[in-house]
Amino acid sequence: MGRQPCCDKVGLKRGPWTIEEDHKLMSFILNNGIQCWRMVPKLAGLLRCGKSCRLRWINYLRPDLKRGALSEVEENQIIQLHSRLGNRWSKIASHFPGRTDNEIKNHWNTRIKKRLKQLGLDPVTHKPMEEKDEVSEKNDTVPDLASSKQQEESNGERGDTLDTVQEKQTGGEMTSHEASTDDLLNEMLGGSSDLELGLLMNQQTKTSSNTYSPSFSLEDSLNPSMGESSSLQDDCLQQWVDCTVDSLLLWDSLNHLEQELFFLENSH
DNA sequence: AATAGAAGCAACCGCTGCCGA
DNA sequence: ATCGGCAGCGGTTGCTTCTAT
Repeated sequence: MGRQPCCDKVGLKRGPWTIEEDHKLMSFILNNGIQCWRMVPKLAGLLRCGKSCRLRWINYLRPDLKRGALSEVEENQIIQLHSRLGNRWSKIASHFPGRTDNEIKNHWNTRIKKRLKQLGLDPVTHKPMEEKDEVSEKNDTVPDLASSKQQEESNGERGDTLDTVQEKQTGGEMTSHEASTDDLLNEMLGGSSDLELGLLMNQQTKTSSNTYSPSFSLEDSLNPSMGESSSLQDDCLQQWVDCTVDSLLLWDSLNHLEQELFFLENSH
Protein backbone atom coordinates (compact mmCIF):
# COMPACT_ATOMS: atom_id res chain seq x y z
CA MET A 1 0.00 0.00 0.00
CA GLY A 2 1.67 3.17 -1.18
CA ARG A 3 1.70 6.40 0.65
CA GLN A 4 -1.16 8.74 -0.01
CA PRO A 5 -0.06 11.73 -2.07
CA CYS A 6 -0.01 15.04 -0.27
CA CYS A 7 -2.76 16.30 -2.50
CA ASP A 8 -5.02 15.25 -5.31
CA LYS A 9 -3.22 16.85 -8.23
CA VAL A 10 -6.10 16.42 -10.69
CA GLY A 11 -7.81 19.75 -11.26
CA LEU A 12 -5.35 21.69 -9.17
CA LYS A 13 -3.89 24.92 -10.48
CA ARG A 14 -0.14 25.29 -10.87
CA GLY A 15 2.26 28.02 -11.88
CA PRO A 16 2.33 31.67 -10.90
CA TRP A 17 -0.12 32.93 -8.31
CA THR A 18 -2.67 35.59 -9.17
CA ILE A 19 -3.45 38.59 -6.97
CA GLU A 20 -6.87 37.09 -6.29
CA GLU A 21 -5.34 33.85 -5.04
CA ASP A 22 -2.88 35.78 -2.90
CA HIS A 23 -5.75 37.74 -1.45
CA LYS A 24 -7.73 34.60 -0.62
CA LEU A 25 -4.77 32.86 0.99
CA MET A 26 -3.71 35.87 3.00
CA SER A 27 -7.23 36.58 4.23
CA PHE A 28 -7.71 32.98 5.24
CA ILE A 29 -4.46 32.65 7.15
CA LEU A 30 -4.76 35.97 8.90
CA ASN A 31 -8.32 35.15 9.94
CA ASN A 32 -7.84 31.51 10.87
CA GLY A 33 -4.15 30.89 11.37
CA ILE A 34 -2.42 27.74 10.14
CA GLN A 35 -3.45 24.42 11.62
CA CYS A 36 -2.94 22.06 8.71
CA TRP A 37 -1.61 23.14 5.34
CA ARG A 38 -3.45 20.33 3.62
CA MET A 39 -6.77 21.83 4.64
CA VAL A 40 -5.83 25.44 3.88
CA PRO A 41 -6.61 25.41 0.13
CA LYS A 42 -9.97 23.69 0.64
CA LEU A 43 -11.04 26.04 3.39
CA ALA A 44 -9.67 29.11 1.65
CA GLY A 45 -11.37 28.21 -1.62
CA LEU A 46 -8.17 27.75 -3.58
CA LEU A 47 -7.44 25.22 -6.31
CA ARG A 48 -3.89 24.68 -5.09
CA CYS A 49 -2.19 21.97 -3.07
CA GLY A 50 -1.30 22.67 0.53
CA LYS A 51 2.37 22.57 -0.22
CA SER A 52 2.00 25.26 -2.85
CA CYS A 53 0.04 27.44 -0.40
CA ARG A 54 2.66 26.98 2.27
CA LEU A 55 5.44 27.97 -0.11
CA ARG A 56 3.56 31.00 -1.35
CA TRP A 57 2.90 32.16 2.19
CA ILE A 58 6.46 31.61 3.39
CA ASN A 59 8.21 33.07 0.38
CA TYR A 60 5.91 35.90 -0.59
CA LEU A 61 2.90 36.72 1.58
CA ARG A 62 4.19 36.52 5.14
CA PRO A 63 3.69 39.94 6.76
CA ASP A 64 7.17 39.97 8.27
CA LEU A 65 8.95 39.49 4.97
CA LYS A 66 11.70 41.90 4.12
CA ARG A 67 11.62 42.96 0.50
CA GLY A 68 14.31 44.35 -1.75
CA ALA A 69 17.75 43.19 -2.75
CA LEU A 70 20.18 41.74 -0.27
CA SER A 71 22.81 44.24 0.82
CA GLU A 72 26.51 43.62 0.51
CA VAL A 73 26.74 43.21 4.27
CA GLU A 74 24.04 40.54 4.21
CA GLU A 75 25.81 38.90 1.29
CA ASN A 76 29.07 38.78 3.21
CA GLN A 77 27.36 37.27 6.20
CA ILE A 78 25.77 34.62 3.98
CA ILE A 79 29.23 33.67 2.75
CA GLN A 80 30.47 33.33 6.31
CA LEU A 81 27.49 31.25 7.34
CA HIS A 82 27.75 29.06 4.26
CA SER A 83 31.37 28.30 5.05
CA ARG A 84 30.19 26.95 8.40
CA LEU A 85 26.83 25.40 7.60
CA GLY A 86 27.14 24.31 3.97
CA ASN A 87 23.97 24.30 1.83
CA ARG A 88 21.65 24.38 4.82
CA TRP A 89 19.68 27.30 3.51
CA SER A 90 16.99 27.32 6.15
CA LYS A 91 19.64 27.46 8.88
CA ILE A 92 21.36 30.30 7.06
CA ALA A 93 18.05 32.09 6.49
CA SER A 94 17.24 31.87 10.19
CA HIS A 95 20.01 34.42 10.78
CA PHE A 96 18.26 36.91 8.51
CA PRO A 97 14.85 37.91 9.86
CA GLY A 98 12.45 38.52 7.01
CA ARG A 99 14.52 36.67 4.44
CA THR A 100 13.53 33.26 3.09
CA ASP A 101 15.67 30.22 2.48
CA ASN A 102 14.57 30.25 -1.16
CA GLU A 103 15.65 33.85 -1.57
CA ILE A 104 19.05 33.17 -0.05
CA LYS A 105 19.50 29.98 -2.03
CA ASN A 106 18.68 31.78 -5.28
CA HIS A 107 20.96 34.66 -4.39
CA TRP A 108 23.76 32.22 -3.63
CA ASN A 109 23.34 30.33 -6.89
CA THR A 110 23.03 33.42 -9.08
CA ARG A 111 25.33 36.01 -7.50
CA ILE A 112 27.54 34.86 -4.66
CA LYS A 113 28.85 31.76 -6.42
CA LYS A 114 30.09 33.93 -9.27
CA ARG A 115 31.56 36.49 -6.93
CA LEU A 116 33.54 33.81 -5.09
CA LYS A 117 34.72 32.29 -8.35
CA GLN A 118 35.90 35.70 -9.52
CA LEU A 119 37.85 36.01 -6.29
CA GLY A 120 39.43 32.62 -6.98
CA LEU A 121 37.55 30.79 -4.24
CA ASP A 122 35.65 27.56 -4.66
CA PRO A 123 32.03 28.25 -3.62
CA VAL A 124 31.64 24.72 -2.25
CA THR A 125 34.72 24.44 -0.08
CA HIS A 126 35.52 28.16 0.27
CA LYS A 127 39.14 27.27 -0.45
CA PRO A 128 41.24 28.75 -3.20
CA MET A 129 40.45 26.94 -6.46
CA GLU A 130 43.88 25.33 -7.00
CA GLU A 131 43.99 23.93 -3.50
CA LYS A 132 40.56 22.39 -3.93
CA ASP A 133 41.51 20.82 -7.24
CA GLU A 134 44.39 19.07 -5.58
CA VAL A 135 42.32 17.84 -2.69
CA SER A 136 39.24 16.54 -4.44
CA GLU A 137 38.45 16.93 -8.06
CA LYS A 138 35.43 14.67 -8.07
CA ASN A 139 33.49 16.12 -5.19
CA ASP A 140 33.01 19.52 -6.65
CA THR A 141 29.21 19.44 -6.75
CA VAL A 142 28.79 17.74 -3.41
CA PRO A 143 28.74 20.10 -0.48
CA ASP A 144 30.93 19.11 2.41
CA LEU A 145 27.95 18.20 4.52
CA ALA A 146 29.69 15.59 6.59
CA SER A 147 32.31 18.00 7.77
CA SER A 148 29.87 20.83 8.23
CA LYS A 149 27.58 18.54 10.20
CA GLN A 150 30.46 17.36 12.34
CA GLN A 151 31.49 20.89 12.81
CA GLU A 152 27.98 21.92 13.71
CA GLU A 153 27.72 19.09 16.20
CA SER A 154 30.93 20.22 17.76
CA ASN A 155 29.28 23.60 18.04
CA GLY A 156 26.59 22.05 20.19
CA GLU A 157 22.89 22.54 19.56
CA ARG A 158 21.74 22.94 15.98
CA GLY A 159 19.86 26.01 17.05
CA ASP A 160 23.02 27.91 17.99
CA THR A 161 22.84 31.51 17.03
CA LEU A 162 25.55 32.99 14.91
CA ASP A 163 26.81 34.94 17.86
CA THR A 164 27.19 31.89 20.05
CA VAL A 165 28.83 29.92 17.29
CA GLN A 166 31.16 32.77 16.63
CA GLU A 167 31.89 33.18 20.30
CA LYS A 168 32.86 29.55 20.51
CA GLN A 169 34.94 29.76 17.39
CA THR A 170 36.82 32.88 18.29
CA GLY A 171 37.93 31.07 21.39
CA GLY A 172 38.88 27.92 19.52
CA GLU A 173 40.58 26.89 16.34
CA MET A 174 39.24 27.66 12.91
CA THR A 175 39.34 25.26 9.99
CA SER A 176 41.33 26.28 6.97
CA HIS A 177 38.36 26.91 4.68
CA GLU A 178 36.70 29.13 7.26
CA ALA A 179 39.90 31.04 7.48
CA SER A 180 39.88 31.63 3.72
CA THR A 181 36.48 33.30 3.57
CA ASP A 182 36.83 35.06 6.88
CA ASP A 183 40.18 36.51 5.89
CA LEU A 184 38.72 37.62 2.62
CA LEU A 185 35.72 39.23 4.28
CA ASN A 186 37.89 40.97 6.82
CA GLU A 187 39.91 42.32 3.97
CA MET A 188 36.80 43.50 2.14
CA LEU A 189 35.39 45.14 5.26
CA GLY A 190 38.66 46.75 6.18
CA GLY A 191 39.42 44.38 9.02
CA SER A 192 36.04 44.18 10.74
CA SER A 193 35.71 41.35 13.21
CA ASP A 194 32.80 38.89 13.10
CA LEU A 195 31.22 40.73 15.95
CA GLU A 196 31.49 44.03 14.18
CA LEU A 197 30.03 42.42 11.11
CA GLY A 198 27.09 41.19 13.15
CA LEU A 199 26.51 44.64 14.57
CA LEU A 200 26.75 46.18 11.14
CA MET A 201 24.27 43.63 9.92
CA ASN A 202 21.83 44.40 12.70
CA GLN A 203 22.13 48.08 12.10
CA GLN A 204 21.64 47.64 8.44
CA THR A 205 18.52 45.53 8.81
CA LYS A 206 17.05 47.92 11.34
CA THR A 207 17.69 51.11 9.47
CA SER A 208 17.13 50.02 5.90
CA SER A 209 14.51 52.39 4.59
CA ASN A 210 14.10 50.46 1.42
CA THR A 211 12.39 47.49 2.98
CA TYR A 212 8.81 46.48 3.42
CA SER A 213 8.37 46.22 7.16
CA PRO A 214 4.88 46.37 8.57
CA SER A 215 4.60 47.09 12.27
CA PHE A 216 2.75 43.84 12.65
CA SER A 217 4.37 40.47 13.16
CA LEU A 218 3.23 37.05 12.07
CA GLU A 219 3.12 35.97 15.68
CA ASP A 220 0.75 38.82 16.36
CA SER A 221 -1.42 37.88 13.44
CA LEU A 222 -1.66 34.26 14.49
CA ASN A 223 -1.93 34.85 18.20
CA PRO A 224 -5.00 33.02 19.51
CA SER A 225 -5.67 35.88 21.89
CA MET A 226 -6.62 37.83 18.81
CA GLY A 227 -8.97 35.05 17.83
CA GLU A 228 -11.84 36.38 19.91
CA SER A 229 -12.93 38.12 16.80
CA SER A 230 -15.30 40.93 17.23
CA SER A 231 -16.69 42.27 14.02
CA LEU A 232 -14.57 45.36 14.56
CA GLN A 233 -11.44 43.21 14.65
CA ASP A 234 -12.58 41.37 11.53
CA ASP A 235 -13.12 44.64 9.75
CA CYS A 236 -9.70 45.90 10.77
CA LEU A 237 -8.10 42.65 9.70
CA GLN A 238 -9.85 42.73 6.35
CA GLN A 239 -8.73 46.30 5.82
CA TRP A 240 -5.20 45.32 6.68
CA VAL A 241 -5.31 42.43 4.21
CA ASP A 242 -6.60 44.79 1.51
CA CYS A 243 -3.84 47.27 2.31
CA THR A 244 -1.22 44.54 2.19
CA VAL A 245 -2.35 43.31 -1.20
CA ASP A 246 -2.39 46.91 -2.38
CA SER A 247 1.10 47.39 -1.03
CA LEU A 248 2.28 44.37 -3.01
CA LEU A 249 0.93 46.00 -6.14
CA LEU A 250 2.47 49.33 -5.14
CA TRP A 251 5.77 47.61 -4.54
CA ASP A 252 5.75 46.25 -8.08
CA SER A 253 4.84 49.68 -9.45
CA LEU A 254 7.61 51.27 -7.41
CA ASN A 255 10.12 48.82 -8.78
CA HIS A 256 9.04 49.65 -12.31
CA LEU A 257 9.32 53.37 -11.60
CA GLU A 258 12.77 52.93 -10.11
CA GLN A 259 13.85 51.02 -13.19
CA GLU A 260 12.51 53.74 -15.47
CA LEU A 261 14.20 56.43 -13.38
CA PHE A 262 17.48 54.55 -13.51
CA PHE A 263 17.13 54.20 -17.25
CA LEU A 264 16.35 57.90 -17.70
CA GLU A 265 19.28 58.93 -15.49
CA ASN A 266 21.66 56.73 -17.38
CA SER A 267 20.42 57.56 -20.83
CA HIS A 268 21.61 61.17 -20.51
C1' DA B 1 14.34 46.08 -34.50
C1' DA B 2 14.87 41.26 -34.04
C1' DT B 3 16.91 37.43 -32.04
C1' DA B 4 19.63 34.32 -29.13
C1' DG B 5 21.69 33.42 -25.00
C1' DA B 6 22.32 34.49 -20.13
C1' DA B 7 20.67 35.65 -15.75
C1' DG B 8 17.27 35.94 -12.16
C1' DC B 9 13.62 34.21 -9.71
C1' DA B 10 9.24 31.81 -8.37
C1' DA B 11 7.46 27.54 -8.01
C1' DC B 12 7.63 22.54 -8.09
C1' DC B 13 9.43 17.88 -6.87
C1' DG B 14 10.90 14.43 -4.05
C1' DC B 15 13.26 13.15 0.03
C1' DT B 16 13.84 13.34 5.14
C1' DG B 17 12.75 13.57 9.81
C1' DC B 18 9.37 14.21 13.33
C1' DC B 19 5.25 12.97 15.69
C1' DG B 20 1.23 10.58 17.05
C1' DA B 21 -1.55 6.38 16.77
C1' DA C 1 8.74 -1.00 17.26
C1' DT C 2 6.21 0.19 13.27
C1' DC C 3 3.56 2.85 10.18
C1' DG C 4 1.25 6.77 8.09
C1' DG C 5 0.68 11.67 7.72
C1' DC C 6 2.65 15.89 7.78
C1' DA C 7 5.82 19.97 7.50
C1' DG C 8 10.12 21.36 6.15
C1' DC C 9 14.15 21.27 3.37
C1' DG C 10 17.31 21.40 -0.61
C1' DG C 11 17.74 20.55 -5.51
C1' DT C 12 15.83 21.42 -9.87
C1' DT C 13 12.96 23.30 -13.43
C1' DG C 14 10.95 26.50 -16.36
C1' DC C 15 9.22 31.06 -17.17
C1' DT C 16 10.34 35.97 -17.51
C1' DT C 17 13.42 39.65 -18.06
C1' DC C 18 17.72 41.51 -19.44
C1' DT C 19 21.74 42.03 -22.42
C1' DA C 20 24.63 41.50 -26.30
C1' DT C 21 24.94 40.95 -31.15
